[in-house]
Amino acid sequence: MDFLNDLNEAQRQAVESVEGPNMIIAGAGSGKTRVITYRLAFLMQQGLAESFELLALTFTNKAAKEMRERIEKIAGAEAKSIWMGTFHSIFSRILRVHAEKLNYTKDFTIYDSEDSLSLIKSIIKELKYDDKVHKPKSIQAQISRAKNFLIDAEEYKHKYVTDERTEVVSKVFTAYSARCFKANSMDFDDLLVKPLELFAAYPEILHRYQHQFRYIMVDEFQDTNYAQYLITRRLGAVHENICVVGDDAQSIYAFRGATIENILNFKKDYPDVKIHKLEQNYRSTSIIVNAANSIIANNQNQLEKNVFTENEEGDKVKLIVSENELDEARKVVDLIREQKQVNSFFHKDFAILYRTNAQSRSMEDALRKGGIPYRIYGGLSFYRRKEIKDMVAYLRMALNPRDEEALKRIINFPTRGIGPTSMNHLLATAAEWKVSLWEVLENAHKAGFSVMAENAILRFVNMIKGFQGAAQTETAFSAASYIAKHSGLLQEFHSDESMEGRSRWQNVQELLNAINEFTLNPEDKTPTLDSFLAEVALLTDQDEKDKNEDKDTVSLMTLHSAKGLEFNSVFLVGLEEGLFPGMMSIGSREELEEERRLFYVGVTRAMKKLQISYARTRNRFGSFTHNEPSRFIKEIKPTYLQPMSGDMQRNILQKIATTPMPQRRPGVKDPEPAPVGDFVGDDLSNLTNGMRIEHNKFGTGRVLQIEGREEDRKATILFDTKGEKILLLKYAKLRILPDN
DNA sequence: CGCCGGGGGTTCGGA
DNA sequence: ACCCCCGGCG
Repeated sequence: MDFLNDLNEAQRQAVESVEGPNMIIAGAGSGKTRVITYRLAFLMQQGLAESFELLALTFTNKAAKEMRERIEKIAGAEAKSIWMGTFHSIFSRILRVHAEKLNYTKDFTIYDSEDSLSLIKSIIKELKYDDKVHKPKSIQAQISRAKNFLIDAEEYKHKYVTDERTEVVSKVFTAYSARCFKANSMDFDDLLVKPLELFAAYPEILHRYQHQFRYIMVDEFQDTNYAQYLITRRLGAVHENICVVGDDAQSIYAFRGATIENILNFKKDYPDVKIHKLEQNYRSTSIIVNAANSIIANNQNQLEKNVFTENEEGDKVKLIVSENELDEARKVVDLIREQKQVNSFFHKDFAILYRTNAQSRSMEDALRKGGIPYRIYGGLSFYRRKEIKDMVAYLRMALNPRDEEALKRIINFPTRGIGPTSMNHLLATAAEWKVSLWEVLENAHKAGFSVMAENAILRFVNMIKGFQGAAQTETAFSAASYIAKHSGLLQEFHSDESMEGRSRWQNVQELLNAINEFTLNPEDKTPTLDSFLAEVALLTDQDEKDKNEDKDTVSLMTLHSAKGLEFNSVFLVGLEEGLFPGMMSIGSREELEEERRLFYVGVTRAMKKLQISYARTRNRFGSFTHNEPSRFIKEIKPTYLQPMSGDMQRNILQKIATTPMPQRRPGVKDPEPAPVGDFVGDDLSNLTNGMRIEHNKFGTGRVLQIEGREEDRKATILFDTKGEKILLLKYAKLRILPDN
């Protein structure tokens, strides 16, 4: 057990205190992952539990994977059979085993939030509500919230309807639940709620798991919601060996139902809980740790702890002040270059973290121009692209033809003569017969479609049945290839010769490649389509493309996705009132405190160097906004801040430190009109073939050809990243680059 | 049927 | 700026 020697006293106690309820409050960078992995390895090596008797719930697939690998290193291959994964993946697995008990099939579909929103929109329309008054997104959020608190449609109807608004939510909620059920589909919330229903209805199933899971660990406990809390408590009720790990200072998911109450409830439910505090930070310099402490001290809601470090003092936090976001991005790039030189950092030592995905654009442009390799995490992930969702919809139909959202996507794509008229008739008939859309299609001859439509439907149904056959008998790859070809999807994208069409076709091919890889390396699963699909809905962009992981690139991501990661040098950009903290959160203390915790998460990602940055103006929602520096900048104790070189910037720093924060709502549009955008085009009358130019949107490129005269003068330009475009010079704003 | 342009709303984060 | 939705037209 010599691995225990790597631990400090608090860590070792947290590892060895395995019996009964335990709570580990783990400050940022305090070796939390190490404690969790050692604890699981310890349980196995002590002979206290077999690997399959351990349940470890993590927040992301990535965390699960990483921990599993680390345990394998200590405890060997046996670690493979630990039940380790996200709540959603573990319980979808369990639900598939017992699906029939809940009148689902094991091939039930998991609706992602897009699917569920689309269903809600459809229901609002069918119930003839005005979606301008009753916003689908808001109804979706309320339904989700209710479900997270284990309130079903029935209970909502009886206890929570108080006015017209909740009345509508209630009606939609009821219809939504029925439709999901009819479609043999579950949404993300169901993956947490249904296990509890299963356990309530079938105590013997609950007992089985209660006895099986001798030790339960829950990571990122501060980000669990009520349903997750209850699952944990139910499953742990027999052995009561539950260990929750978390940091209240890093709770950043209240917006989706996570509740800090869980930590308090845990203490209430298990009065004899042993509490461990990991307070020594091994990650960051003492300046960074202290700066982080000075920030979080502004929060009222927090557990008492004292995060400290014995690491070197390090550099002060650098404040970057810029005129606008382009300027900001350039400065970040310059600093990356400088630190690469001075500190011998690699590209992968850097992270640029922002509040909203939209902010990645300017950073991306600057990095590209500077020739610095980067990778963006998050944003529109592969599996959320249209063409991939289309392809996946076909695969879903092959396994679960009752899947209404998949059906709606593909029934007329590629076009096959089943238009809106037929679709409305289909929806109405399904409602009338109280069956799934698929059942109506199978019985189309009784449903009163036009002859044309009926024939088209017949062909569609036969096609899908063919796909079902392939899915049952063949490997995932061969079934998927068959489906891609015979659905007409590949043909459809292939015949689209635009850049976009080509990339869609390529993406579908890439999906097929991924399925092929899955078929060849099924790990411990069978390489059939259903096991592939079971994973897809729960994948996030963090999980895909692990192959690129060791590439030497700068990382760009939101603060939310940065949780759990660390980098030598971190840039926190866009520190402006209205952006971070966000406009919506300024009104309430709770929400502001969540933003502050998010800032704290960002600050504590940095190991050696931390830069925070704000721009005085920023192009947001299409127009320029003037912003005040974020209040969070002021909250860093000035002794930890580095005055920038140059008088102007020193003055700005003083201003931040001394002037009270104005109370007016930021983000107000600048009243001054033109010039719109600060991209000013050069005079293009001397533009000639071969010149290097820059376009605001398309980036840099080279002029291939110029034709036409005067008004009609057009240039064909090959852009470095966006391909060939023909621009009318009368309108195009081009900057002629000096390197001609 | 599908493309295009106009208009309105967005307004963050993600398993 | 972007996305979504809708209406008009080829």
